[in-house]
Amino acid sequence: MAGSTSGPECDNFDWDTEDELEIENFPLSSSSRLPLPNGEARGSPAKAILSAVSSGPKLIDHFVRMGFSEEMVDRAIQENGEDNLDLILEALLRYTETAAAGPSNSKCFDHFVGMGFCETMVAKAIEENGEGNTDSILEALLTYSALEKSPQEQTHFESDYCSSECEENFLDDYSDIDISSEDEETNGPVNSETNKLLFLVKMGFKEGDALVAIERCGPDSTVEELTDFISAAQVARDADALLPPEDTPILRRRQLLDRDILRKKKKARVQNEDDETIRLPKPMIGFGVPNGPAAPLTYRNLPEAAMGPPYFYYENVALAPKGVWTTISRFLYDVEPEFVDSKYFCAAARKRGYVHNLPIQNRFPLLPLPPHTIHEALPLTKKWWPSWDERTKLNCLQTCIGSAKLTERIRKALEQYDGVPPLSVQKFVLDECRKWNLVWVGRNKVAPLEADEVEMLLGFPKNHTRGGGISRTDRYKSLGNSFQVDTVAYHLSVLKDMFPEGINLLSLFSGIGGAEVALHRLGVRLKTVVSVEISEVNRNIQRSWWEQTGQKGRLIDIEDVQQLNADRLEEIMSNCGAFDLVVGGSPCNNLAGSNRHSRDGLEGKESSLFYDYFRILDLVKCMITNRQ
DNA sequence: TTAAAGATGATGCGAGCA
DNA sequence: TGCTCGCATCATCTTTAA
Repeated sequence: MAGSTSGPECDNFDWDTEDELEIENFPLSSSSRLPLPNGEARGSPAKAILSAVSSGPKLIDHFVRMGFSEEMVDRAIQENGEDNLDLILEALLRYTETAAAGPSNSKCFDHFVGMGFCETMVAKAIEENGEGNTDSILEALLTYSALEKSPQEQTHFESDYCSSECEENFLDDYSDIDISSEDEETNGPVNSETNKLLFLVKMGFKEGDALVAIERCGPDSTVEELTDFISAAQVARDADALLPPEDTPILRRRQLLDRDILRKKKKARVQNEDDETIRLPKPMIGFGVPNGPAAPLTYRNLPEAAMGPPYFYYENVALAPKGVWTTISRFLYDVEPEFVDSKYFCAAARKRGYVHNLPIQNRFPLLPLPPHTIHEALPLTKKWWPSWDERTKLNCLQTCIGSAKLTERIRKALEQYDGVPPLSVQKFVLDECRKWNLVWVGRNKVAPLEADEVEMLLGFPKNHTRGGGISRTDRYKSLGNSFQVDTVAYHLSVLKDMFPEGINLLSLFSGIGGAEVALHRLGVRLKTVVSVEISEVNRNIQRSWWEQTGQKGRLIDIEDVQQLNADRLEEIMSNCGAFDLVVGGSPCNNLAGSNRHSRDGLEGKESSLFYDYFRILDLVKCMITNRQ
């Protein structure tokens, strides 16, 4: 590992511009705006961090703040020495995993300690409520936290419970807040925003984070929702600060620490969410489509926090599990998603949600307009199209195609009849055709779309994904995961007049470069593009496109979104200028309806990378604010 | 060893109906 | 209002073939 920066100091992470004002005394990383204690503005992050925390209690506190128990940290330091943060962290992660796989008592205990409650409190709560009842334990812990503020109750707990630096700071900072025990008795422990703030701080969260969470989640949010919000932001911060390119154990820790509370929140959300779930519009035209139904909205007021710079544009599947878009919107500054079906732009459906802060007036489509029906797009199929197949649009172009054996079965089923087949056969054939987007290529003969036809339907240049050693399967996979260029271009078209000299683009999860192609086709000059994409195949495709189209700007490839931390962003922005646009469509694997195995929502292994989009966007936002 | 094929539901929504 | 049904869905895992 290159280093570790989480800890009390790193709680000052700049995920909200207002927090920035509160940062006083400690480096997040070696960014110039957060100078190191020794005066260095830049340098090795690992060295800087080590120098900042590698001494006795501070080192212990550093890891305790990350959610590890003091005993674990002690043990790890004893076994590995104080000098090697990497070994210590690895040992802690190992212990955490072992604990999670161990007896339920240890898992439960570690879970709540990991949430920030002191071990004495957790032990007491488990003893009183039974280890199996996590809801009651959490309630008890929150109550203890409230009561602990009362001098009479303080004696019930060991002194170390209220002796943390965080606690002292908190008490200092909020000594003017009048929170009497009477109020608590009258109003309950978590009735007011102030009390929620107190609870969160007691749980070990930083007050700045807690304030932002309360603001973002709303006054009626539960403590669980707030902890979820803060945890997600912290997770992203931890990953940013801790994760070197080749390592992933932090992800495991992240899952271990957050899994239970996130699951619980998901469960609660499902029960209570009917009123707050974002409904998909019908027709799905967002804020309007060219030559389509009348736009439902021609002007919108963005929340102040959402306004650029930079502009941002986030995309994902519209048909995500319940509550997902509510969460995405909440993180992305409460901007209302724009749900659009690309069937209004091309001959294939693609229902997607877009959260962005772009203007919605004076949009224009890419020219020439792409074909809008199957027959326009694939004229050779018209000759073979049976009258009983009434499809004019294809369904969503996915990552897999129908097999040759399936098309052969269909051919044999149809060959038994001279004329129109019976309804049962028609239904079988049409179901399979809809499911696999099969088209008619001969008498009784259907076939899946060729990769270049998918490229055309999605608005990419012909052979965009061809060559470079990519397999046919991978071509379909890359295309199935990409943007529909005409749709995205319509939304981004407003940038053309705003940036006549071109733009600096940060493209996260850029895939085969849908946003880049859209901007290029719009005539927006690409000055600098920082493209973050995990797939080497996709990076090669985009690099090839960049060279083929004779781009004059600079393309910077980054493999892993978690490599993109404050230092790297600072370095890039110092050299190339601030980003004008941050685009990203984070993985949908755990959101897509086609996923039969791990449709886990935003907590899923891949789809949780949404939080990295948020983390990086917020970092860029803060950096630009600081530059102004 | 790698690519392709085949088997595998769950979820959410709207339409239709009682 | 609540139920059933039809439909669509940026997929994943195992087996088979090349």
